Amino acid sequence: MAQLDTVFAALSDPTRRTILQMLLEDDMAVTDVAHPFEMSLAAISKHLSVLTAAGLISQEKRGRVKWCKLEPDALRDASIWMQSFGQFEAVNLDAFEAYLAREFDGDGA
Amino acid sequence: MAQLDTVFAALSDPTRRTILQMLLEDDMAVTDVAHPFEMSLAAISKHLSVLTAAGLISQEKRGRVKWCKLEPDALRDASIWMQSFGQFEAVNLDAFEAYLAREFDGDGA
DNA sequence: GCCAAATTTAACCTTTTGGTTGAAAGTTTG
DNA sequence: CAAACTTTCAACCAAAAGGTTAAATTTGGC
Repeated sequence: MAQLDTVFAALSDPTRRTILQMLLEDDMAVTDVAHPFEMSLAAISKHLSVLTAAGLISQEKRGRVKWCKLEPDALRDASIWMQSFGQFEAVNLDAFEAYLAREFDGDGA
Repeated sequence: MAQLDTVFAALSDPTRRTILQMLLEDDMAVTDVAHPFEMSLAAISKHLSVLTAAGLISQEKRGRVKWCKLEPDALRDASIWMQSFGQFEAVNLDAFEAYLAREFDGDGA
């Protein structure tokens, strides 16, 4: 499935994963998405294009501001694909929270 | 988390995903992995290196044959990361089987 | 010891990726 | 209208990805 290519490729970049996590909290304007990163606005704009092409986010222009919105549906196929290696035990919530904490520390933000 | 980079990048290539699915059935020698693909052995060898670097497979040399083995543990972190977008409903098994059928048709095999 | 088999390495090529800067385009507001 | 703001586009660059072919390496069998 071609969509898996773009979804996994989009997820392989830490900047883009961080963006997705930021959007988990709320929709954001492009400038605000860019703010925490030490990178040009144009670079962030490209990352957002990649995420949009993969279907992981959508962008809607209202006035001069383009709002970015998480579209978790695209993750479903990828998630389903992973389930085919079904020997993962159910997610341990404690481990998961510790994991998220680590992710937010170590990453691009 | 750096490991996520390599795992997702490894999964973004359809040849590598097909290889993982082949290894789901049984361990395989490099030559046998390469057989269904219209691609040089050297190219497959590189793909296997990528999968090994990502921790998705392991390779053990016995005699002159190197055996490839699925290592689903590495998928766990990626799977956990996806759970952070927890709004996925539980996997529908029928949809999943239809999905697998499509994947095996359309892909590199 | 020599030949064949299994796999990797090396050198190379083309395309993609991720970044830069600067200009352009569309929108709002003074 | 003009100036300011938000975002993208264009041109460019370096590095990485994915492939090739040919040579090298390691091992097994006669």
